Amino acid sequence: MRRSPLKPETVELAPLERAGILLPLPLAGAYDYKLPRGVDAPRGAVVMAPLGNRETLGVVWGPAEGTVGDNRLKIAQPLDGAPRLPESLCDFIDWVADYTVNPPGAILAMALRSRTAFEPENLRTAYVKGDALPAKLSEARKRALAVADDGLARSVSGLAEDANVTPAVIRGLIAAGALKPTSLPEFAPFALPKADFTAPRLNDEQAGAAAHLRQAVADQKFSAHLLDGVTGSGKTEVYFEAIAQALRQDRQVLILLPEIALTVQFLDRFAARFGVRPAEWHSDLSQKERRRTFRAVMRGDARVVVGARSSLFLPFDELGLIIVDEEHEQAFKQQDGAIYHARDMAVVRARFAACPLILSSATPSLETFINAQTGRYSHLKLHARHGVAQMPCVKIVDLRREHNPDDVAKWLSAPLRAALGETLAAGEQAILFLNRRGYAPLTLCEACGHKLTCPNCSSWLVEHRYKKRLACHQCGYEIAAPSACPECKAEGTLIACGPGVERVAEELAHFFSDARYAIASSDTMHGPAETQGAIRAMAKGEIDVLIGTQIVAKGHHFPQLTLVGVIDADLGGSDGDLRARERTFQLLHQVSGRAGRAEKPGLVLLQTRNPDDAVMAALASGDRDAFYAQEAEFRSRAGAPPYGRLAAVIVSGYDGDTVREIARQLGKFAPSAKDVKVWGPTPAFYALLRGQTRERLLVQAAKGVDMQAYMRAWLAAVKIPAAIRVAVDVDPVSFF
DNA sequence: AGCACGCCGACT
DNA sequence: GTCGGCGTGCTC
Repeated sequence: MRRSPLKPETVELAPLERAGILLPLPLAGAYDYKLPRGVDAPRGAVVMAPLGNRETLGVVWGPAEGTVGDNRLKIAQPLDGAPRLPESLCDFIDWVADYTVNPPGAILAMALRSRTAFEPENLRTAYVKGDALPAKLSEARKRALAVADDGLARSVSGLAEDANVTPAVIRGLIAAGALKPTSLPEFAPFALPKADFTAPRLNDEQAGAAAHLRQAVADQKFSAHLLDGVTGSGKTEVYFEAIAQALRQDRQVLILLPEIALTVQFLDRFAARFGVRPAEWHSDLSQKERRRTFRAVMRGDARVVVGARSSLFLPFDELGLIIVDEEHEQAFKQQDGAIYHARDMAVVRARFAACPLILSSATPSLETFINAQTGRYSHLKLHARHGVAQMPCVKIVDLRREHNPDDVAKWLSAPLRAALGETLAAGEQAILFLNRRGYAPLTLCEACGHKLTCPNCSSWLVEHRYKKRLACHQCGYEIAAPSACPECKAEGTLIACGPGVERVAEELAHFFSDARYAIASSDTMHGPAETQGAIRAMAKGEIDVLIGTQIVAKGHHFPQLTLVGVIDADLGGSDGDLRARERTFQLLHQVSGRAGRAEKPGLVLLQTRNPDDAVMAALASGDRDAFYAQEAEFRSRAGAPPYGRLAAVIVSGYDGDTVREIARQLGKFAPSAKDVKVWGPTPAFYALLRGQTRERLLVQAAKGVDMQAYMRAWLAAVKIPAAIRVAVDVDPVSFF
């Protein structure tokens, strides 16, 4: 064989070891590469792989497939220090890929979110005391050397700061040889949380639950537990005890929080119990913080991580416990890219890691509740509220009966106004809850009936009167509020329909002109700092009424808060969405829980046009479990989850006709299978979103059906043009 | 995901 | 005549 000038390696080297390497790209599977001879590269080993004319990270995934000819294989290089993803993470990635009907490389990409994590570590130059003594010993120099006496390596600025001298002094000492350079790791290590930093104070019920969970952690095998207790019953303190146990056993802990709950408050609370803040993982970490945390998790230096859903894919190798707090929150559902539910995937991650999982909520998802009822999860209930606080009294205001055409009030019914009056007269506080930002959700022309809608989305433009603008809440499109109808050009005919929080505030000011109020919604509160400000003002009694969207629903202690008014308890309705009622219940339950936390009993008024609805009845009676039983019955009869299986296919793209054509073809080529029904295609709820047309198909199957196999077979049958995206949503939580 | 290749509009 | 727009397709 003659030596080829183009590919010398194929001739020069004898057969190298072949391996299947998974690349963090949405390719169908692993690619075969050659590895240098004699290297130990087990599954999970991280390599640099040539791809086209560039290089990418890859992970040794398994034996080579062998379908690509030997002469076409390139050589992948294991990285220095032989970094490796834990096997349990590799298994998890494979499982998630299969379950969500995604290529495994797309899931691997989520695990390699910190691309710089595998670059050689940058070392920091630091200084320790040298052998030489400077000729002149000024006071400043003496101080600096005295600090350096402890032998710890410090950076120039660190030493200058510790010794209270200018950096110039340090540089002088370095030049004189009194300080000599050495190197420090790029990042300071994470401080170790201390299991027994402070002793918990638990009531009997909490202590019982804590003991159960400690035992589960000690068993070091998979188990799942629902920690089920009303707001203020101390769930966090209980699962902190499970964390303490994991720390004592030198295991790692992952705490998943819904995006919104990732607050400074939580970190401080953790620090108060364990002495230090935990490591964090969420989307707005800087690249550097990302690299630091990723490495610390992989090396085992980070013992406890608090994170959003993506932290499930961190390279933990010694997981001893996973906690999903507020497990019912929809924020755990990842909607773009690979669609997955972090709560459900947490169960799987715990299985692969052989560790316990704690799901915590005051209003569990129906799925979790049923799993607890049937004994698949242990069910730990906490009933008692802290101190002497009582559950609030929930009353229903029937808006149909209260309706009075002569009333100038549109959103605050007579009973709610009366209650507000009493509350304010008593010097107490109220929350008015309406899950709608802005002034009015719809603007229409009185003359021609034209509704103002977004040009990019099939949604109404919401009026924001303070800003004098109309905005699309889906894509961010905004225009100045027009004075004339854009359709018929008539002047002054545009009318605001329906209330948003701003409009409720306007009406409140009309009836209670000296009440001090604030509006809390994501657009009036710019960032967590402002939200904190309003919350603090409320806590200090500087505000009488807080009018807010769901951002006021989350746990804050307002000792003077005795009234919660829900402006529209029917919002969210039951527009064909399987979980709408459950969500309404969860949200309203949470808001209601704000009232009457101290020694004062709270009153909750729910304004509704459906007073007989089971959601209202459950809230008024406080009989949550009866509501769950009824929902379970309803779902069981409908063959809906968890009694049956659902998957959605979302077809989207900028060319509406092509989207509809592909969706139609998918509908036509849906394989027929026993116990599987395919509905649609139909336009998605937002048929136009950010300029993209969206069509949906829904697969409904019996529980035993292999949904993934069905979906793969189906998608393989239709050729999808590059400009069209077809996303599979297994176990959809909403039908939007 | 990148990056190249490819086929149609406005410029040195 | 070219430079360059981004649609389509491939990467072991």
